[in-house]
Amino acid sequence: MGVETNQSGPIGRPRGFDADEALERAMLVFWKHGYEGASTACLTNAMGISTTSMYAAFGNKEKLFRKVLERYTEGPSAYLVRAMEEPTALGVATAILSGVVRTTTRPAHPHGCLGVQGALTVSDSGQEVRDLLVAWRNDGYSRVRERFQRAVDDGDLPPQTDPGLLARYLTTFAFGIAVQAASGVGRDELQEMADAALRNWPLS
Amino acid sequence: MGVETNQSGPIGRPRGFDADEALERAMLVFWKHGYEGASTACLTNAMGISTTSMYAAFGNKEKLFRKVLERYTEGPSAYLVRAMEEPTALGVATAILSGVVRTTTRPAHPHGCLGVQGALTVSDSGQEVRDLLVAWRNDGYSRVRERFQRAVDDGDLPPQTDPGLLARYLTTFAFGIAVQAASGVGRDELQEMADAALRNWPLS
DNA sequence: CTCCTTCTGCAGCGATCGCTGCAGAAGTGC
DNA sequence: GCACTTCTGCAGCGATCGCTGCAGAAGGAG
Repeated sequence: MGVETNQSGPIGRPRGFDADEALERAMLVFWKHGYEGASTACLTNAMGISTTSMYAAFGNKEKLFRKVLERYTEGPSAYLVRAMEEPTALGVATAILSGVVRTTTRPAHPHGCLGVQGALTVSDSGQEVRDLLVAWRNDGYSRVRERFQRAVDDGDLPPQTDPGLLARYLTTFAFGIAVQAASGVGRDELQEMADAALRNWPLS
Repeated sequence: MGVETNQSGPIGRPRGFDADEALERAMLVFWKHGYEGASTACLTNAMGISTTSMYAAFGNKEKLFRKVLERYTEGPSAYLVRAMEEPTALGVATAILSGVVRTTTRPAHPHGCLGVQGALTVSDSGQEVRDLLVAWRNDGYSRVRERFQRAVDDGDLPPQTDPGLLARYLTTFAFGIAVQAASGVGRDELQEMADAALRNWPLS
């Protein structure tokens, strides 16, 4: 602490690459190949840096993936937080599903969801990353459930509604969309299906 | 061809293990770890045989996986064919979803669906297996769509029903259940959710 | 018994895995 | 200029990957 201006840059040799840009490239590789399917050689090649630079900047492969997952959550998957702010539960559900459909079928990005296909199954050495994504998906479910609970409390949803069941239904459908997108199913078909699914809300 | 009785056993040294039992063990390993997450060492260890015996009996890792997928289709995933024989479309949908729930949450088996988590993402060298599972999932969808088309033709479903949309909805939901099961969500909760989803049929 | 075929155990192939030691390059502070 | 810190390129670490050559074992055919 102090009044020192400290306008000088960081000490030492400056980085020869844009860490943010490198992280973006790494995200695309993990997104497409999954955690264990993306080798360090494949990653660093896409990032345009050497393995040494990658390890100096991000620690190791697992830490790089955690950074990537944060970026994914705040970037491609940010539709989730925005959807929570919709005034009605139906609005939330609609925004989530259309957000999933758009994010998992964007032409410029790998198809599917990083949080689903990043590490659905792993070898023995990848358990921690698998658990990380399990927690990531469960966290999404919890947020939706709490939002629907609030909707029940506010009278937006019928009082006998089970928010957990509704949240499980919605996230299950979202994960299913991610699998379909990863299989190459087109955006329009998925959106049409999501629309049809929400024509019955909230589940009779 | 001829009238030779040929009652003698096969020529050469007989196999020292039960190929069917070995295939079952391999299925469980692929189911849990996925195609690329299951190393040959892990597989052969579980199968109780040497790598040489595995290669002699099944060709290579990819051919072993194809054999395993066949076994999975006719075993744990056989509920699909049985469901098709239900008299009504609603019966088909109900049977499929409850079949998915039971198969993906069986305590004695890995959680989730081999056809989904077997190779949702792969490295460059695993593309063919990924494509194999994409085709496997698409085949499931096609069978359901054709069954629902028949239901429309028979008057079981309203004439304005889109069988493709309905089949896409059902398979999406099924794949989502597989992801949830792989994440540790319990059987009862998933079944309750499936029941609620089918309370609205056929999608308004 | 000898031939023939097939299967098994051992040992190890080249390639790739994630990761690191080291020396030099490229900056700042003095 | 020199000291100090950080980053980079090269080269290579031990481990594991999928897979195979080879010699011997274990059966049937004659």
